Amino acid sequence: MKSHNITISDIAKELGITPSTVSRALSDSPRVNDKTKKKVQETAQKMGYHQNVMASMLRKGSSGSIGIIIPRINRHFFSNAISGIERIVNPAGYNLLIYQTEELYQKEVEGIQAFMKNRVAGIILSIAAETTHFEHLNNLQNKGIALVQFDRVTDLVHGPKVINDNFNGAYLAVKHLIQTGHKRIAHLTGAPHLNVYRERLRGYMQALTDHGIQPDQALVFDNSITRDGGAANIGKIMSLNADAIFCAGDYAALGAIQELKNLNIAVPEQVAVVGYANEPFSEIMTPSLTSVEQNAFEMGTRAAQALIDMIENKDNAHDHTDIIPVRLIVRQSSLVSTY
Amino acid sequence: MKSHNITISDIAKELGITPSTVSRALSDSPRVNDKTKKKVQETAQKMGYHQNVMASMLRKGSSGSIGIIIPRINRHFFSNAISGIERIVNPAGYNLLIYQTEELYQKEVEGIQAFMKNRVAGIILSIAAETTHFEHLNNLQNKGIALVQFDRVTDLVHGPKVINDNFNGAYLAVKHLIQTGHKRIAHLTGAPHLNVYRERLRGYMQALTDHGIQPDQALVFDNSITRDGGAANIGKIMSLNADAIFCAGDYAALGAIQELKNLNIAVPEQVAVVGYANEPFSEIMTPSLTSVEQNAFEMGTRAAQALIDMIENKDNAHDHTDIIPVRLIVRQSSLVSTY
DNA sequence: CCATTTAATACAAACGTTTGTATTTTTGTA
DNA sequence: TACAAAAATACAAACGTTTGTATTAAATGG
Repeated sequence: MKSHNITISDIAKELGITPSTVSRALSDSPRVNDKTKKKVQETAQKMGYHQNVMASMLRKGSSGSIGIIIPRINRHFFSNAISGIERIVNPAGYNLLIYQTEELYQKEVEGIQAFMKNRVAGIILSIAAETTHFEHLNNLQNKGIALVQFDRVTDLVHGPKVINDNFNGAYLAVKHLIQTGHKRIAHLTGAPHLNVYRERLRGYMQALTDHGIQPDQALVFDNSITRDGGAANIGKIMSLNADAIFCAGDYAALGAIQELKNLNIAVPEQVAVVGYANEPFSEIMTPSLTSVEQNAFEMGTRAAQALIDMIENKDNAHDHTDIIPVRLIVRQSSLVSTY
Repeated sequence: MKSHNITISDIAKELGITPSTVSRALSDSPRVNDKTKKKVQETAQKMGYHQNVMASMLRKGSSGSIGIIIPRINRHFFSNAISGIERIVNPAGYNLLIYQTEELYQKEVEGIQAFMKNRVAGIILSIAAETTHFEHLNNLQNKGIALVQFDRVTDLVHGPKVINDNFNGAYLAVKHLIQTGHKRIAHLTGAPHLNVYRERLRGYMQALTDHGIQPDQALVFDNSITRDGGAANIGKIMSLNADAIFCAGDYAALGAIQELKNLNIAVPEQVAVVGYANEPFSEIMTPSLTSVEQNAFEMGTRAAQALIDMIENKDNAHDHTDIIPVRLIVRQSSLVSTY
């Protein structure tokens, strides 16, 4: 039943040559004659040969896979980023190992360890919300495993990073709200220790002060990035006489809008809402949601390219941060009715 | 700089014992004394040892990874299924290789070949829309690579399958439309050679005839499963005096509803619409969309479990098809206003 | 036609485990 | 104390490649 996997030695025997020439023939080495190359490739085909990657990689020292660690795969942003990564990584001959942390520090450590055991050539990582210290990552560096950080990053770990322009995205969103006549703009955001939310908050603040509005700390709500978080804070927000809400995520914006509807508060007439991430539902909901598009696919390709460069040039040092531009997509939730 | 990866031989040398005992100690074999086990495990820890999986797997013959091939990862259904698969597969000590076909036959073949090279222990596959012949899969069987088909399956290839109850889902949806007073029910569906659409069509037909409605072939629209497909057929559908549309996917339903809105046709009052898949936006859109929930996560866990059983029992033969129940979620798009 | 370079192939070791068999050490018993 | 039985460990081969070095065959030139 179990037909033994055929090896280069089988091919060698078949042709009366030696395994090393077969190996070289298959990898198109200049050291072997074109005629034998052809013969080898043909019989390999005929005998149904498939290279044993484990043997190859054992000999060569590094695995042909790269690992990716993300909070969760069923988020539009991350699954699109994965598509981008795959687009680069597959043609380059690597394959993708995927690990979800579900935002847990413990699972992040486990993922790193699993990847070390598998001798991945490199890792693309987006840090879990729970993670606040980073020894598990420093370990990687001296193991010779390349690391690229992506979206959720920390400056406490060296190496290339690919992020989107959180500051500017927030700045654009808030500027837009101001220019459409809003003055008291609340901000729903996430865990403040994560760079993405810290930067968006900074953009929010800067846009306000640049336009002569004094920021009010009472209007900033941490850890309110979920749909429930969006809904839960509406009462407080309205009691503070806000006329707009800038949410650091579309889910919070969704929750906010639904709660506003429940309270019969008109969006955008009484309160305008802007989100972040341009989730697929943003365009579809009523009112459609103004949001910041992050270009996840592009971020994936950039991160993957940076990783491959790092692997193949063994260039562990450079600390470059690649900032992907974002784009504000204006929809109904922020257009005042006078338009 | 590049500190050489430490091996079991290093540990052995350190302790003045032999690599084989180290290996057995680390895998908790009964053949080694508890005291030495402890000593080995401690020094392994101390020296920062990480097993070289490639060497291990080369020796053991099979890799510790399982591969998954799906049309695309950024679909709610598939990314949730992956989460389910991971939930089973990681604790069992395997890791996940992921390959997207983008519905292309060629990429499906490539994926299979990449996985054969990697000597994956097994593959979970959801067939690409373009794929209509299956030699590349029959190949796997005699290579000893386990295969579980999942969602998009074909009876032309043996082995376990996990699908959702497409027939029943469609039946429930159409029955619901009939019971809410609809009589001329159109059906938007996908490529008829795919089991999922074939079965949903069958459920649609059966529900109609069971309730004394003569199916009208003119009301069935093949290859209209996209958002555009949903919108494009509305003119034709209305000219045929339909009072309801059952779509084999939520995107088609979305396109249909938006086009109906454009034409000022009231949903559900003039035309009721039901979708399939319960995409995240279905609940959010206006009107909210009645849809069939497929339980992707559960399907993933089942498929993963079936694969692991198959791998570990070497039980290649059984042809069981696991049918996961579905659930109709009734929302506004199908409730007549008289309620 | 022989010497010499170059092209083509063969040889052999190595990557880091695992595992069957052999050997040594310990334990138990008469 | 001697001896068998059991426990613990050592030895060595194997998994399928890759790759540096050695060898043989072919080509070149005087």
